Amino acid sequence: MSKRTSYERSELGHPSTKRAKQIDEDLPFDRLTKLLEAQEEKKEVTKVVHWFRPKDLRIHDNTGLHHASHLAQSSGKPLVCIYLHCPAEESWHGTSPARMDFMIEGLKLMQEELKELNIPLVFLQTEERKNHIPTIAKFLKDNNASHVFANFEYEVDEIRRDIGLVKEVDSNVQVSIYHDQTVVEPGSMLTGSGKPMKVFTPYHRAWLDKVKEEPGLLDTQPAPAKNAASATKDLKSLFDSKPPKVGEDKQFASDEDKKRVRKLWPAGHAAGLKRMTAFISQIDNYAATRSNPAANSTSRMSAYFSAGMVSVREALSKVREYNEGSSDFSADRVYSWVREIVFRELYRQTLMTTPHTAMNLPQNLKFDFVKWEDDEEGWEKWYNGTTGEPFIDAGMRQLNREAYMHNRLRMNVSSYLYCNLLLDYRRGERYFAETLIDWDLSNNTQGWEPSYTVFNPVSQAEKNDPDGEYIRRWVPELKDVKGKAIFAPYDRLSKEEFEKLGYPKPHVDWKETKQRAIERFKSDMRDATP
DNA sequence: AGTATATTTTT
DNA sequence: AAAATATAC
Repeated sequence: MSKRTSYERSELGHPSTKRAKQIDEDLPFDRLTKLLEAQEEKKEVTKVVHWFRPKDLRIHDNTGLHHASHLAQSSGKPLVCIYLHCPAEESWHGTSPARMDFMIEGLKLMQEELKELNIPLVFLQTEERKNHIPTIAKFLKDNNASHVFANFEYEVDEIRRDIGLVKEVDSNVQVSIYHDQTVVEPGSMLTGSGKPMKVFTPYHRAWLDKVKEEPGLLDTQPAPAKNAASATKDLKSLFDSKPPKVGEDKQFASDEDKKRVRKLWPAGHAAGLKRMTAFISQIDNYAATRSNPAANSTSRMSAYFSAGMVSVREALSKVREYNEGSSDFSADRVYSWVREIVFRELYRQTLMTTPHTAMNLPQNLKFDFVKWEDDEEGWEKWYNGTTGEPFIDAGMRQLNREAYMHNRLRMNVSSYLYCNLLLDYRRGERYFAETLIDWDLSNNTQGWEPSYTVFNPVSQAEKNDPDGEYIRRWVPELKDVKGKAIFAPYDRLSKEEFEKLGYPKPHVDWKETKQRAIERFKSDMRDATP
């Protein structure tokens, strides 16, 4: 995997906490909704366009695409699909080479699937972020489009981009944007006082009740209907659009990397669905084994959900089939996995209703007042997996190798970075973005949300990797260490035995640095007035 | 979700 | 003495 030696502070810029609160008060999403509703209905249909975004790369059960197809069919006009690629945008977000490749491979497959339906998928490209809307607007104008469809993205920049789109095309093109990423609409789950829920437990309970009551939320939409055969001639030039070129900073470090990652993560809807089906056949084991990273019993569906190659509705409708047709997901054998999906649903609601979480600021703004350490050696050891803490190093090495990390390890390596090394949590968050194949802003930022809880990597490993199998798999220096010494070799082996391993001694003392973190958080946050 | 310590129950 | 449970942070 590609390696960076440092992360520039400039990459981690963010507005003041005061400004963040103002943005939260006047939600960009509400502004967008108002603008969409204020549009005049355009009766005459000339051409219908669906704009795919990086989170809905599928033609099956795609809400916006489905409505676009419906309008095209009912008016007898063709449907045209577009995807806008912008290398600067990918660099800005920190998309990993693995994820970039995954998306492009997925887009190629989609272009073929759509071609079978006489629907072109046109790749537009722009070098600069500020040209997104002019590029889209020009395409709509040049192609005499009357309607453009898409699915909502809830990140603040993306919402502002869509506001720009509606304003730019004004009365020439009607814009329709749909909720598509979740089962339950973000922003719709409210507490007794009418505020959006932000705490998991009550949200989870309410979500389960809602889906049980309204099983139709899991129903899926078909792929779009075929364009008339004449479209292949009339729109000929749109059919030979070439897939976008990947920027220099998004190339795999080697061909070997590319091969390995592609094998682990085959792109596209069919591959994702196949994986989901295989997972359901062993979902009974999930609850008992999900926290054991050596068991490899998780679904590994995250990459498909983050790129939208499989919709969460479709995945859950498969779970419903397995659950004897019931959308009551409190049943033992499906409860635990569905619960993870509910986290994802809440994270989208929180992203939409707390937009500052998409601006490099913690949800709890007080944590922005913490003075972080500047330990470059610790940083390099962290991302290379050479901290001397076996469970942490194993996790980071899996990440660097597979563009993926078991969630148990994600929790541990993040705690270790910002509590024990006391490095700015945003650097780790950014490293995840630049390395993971399944990166998703809301999951990642909310997974990295700082807290006072300091994970103990030794007890975590003893509990979740009791045989040390995961550590042995990823840290070969330790593969012959017997018994419980594997969890803390520096403390549990003799000096001679330890030195023979060629494994680093711990960069920091866990207990001391835990105290340091708690004291630092307390003192720096005491007088914080975000 | 955690960790840590005290207290009770089990073997 | 170890394991399970309760409580605080």
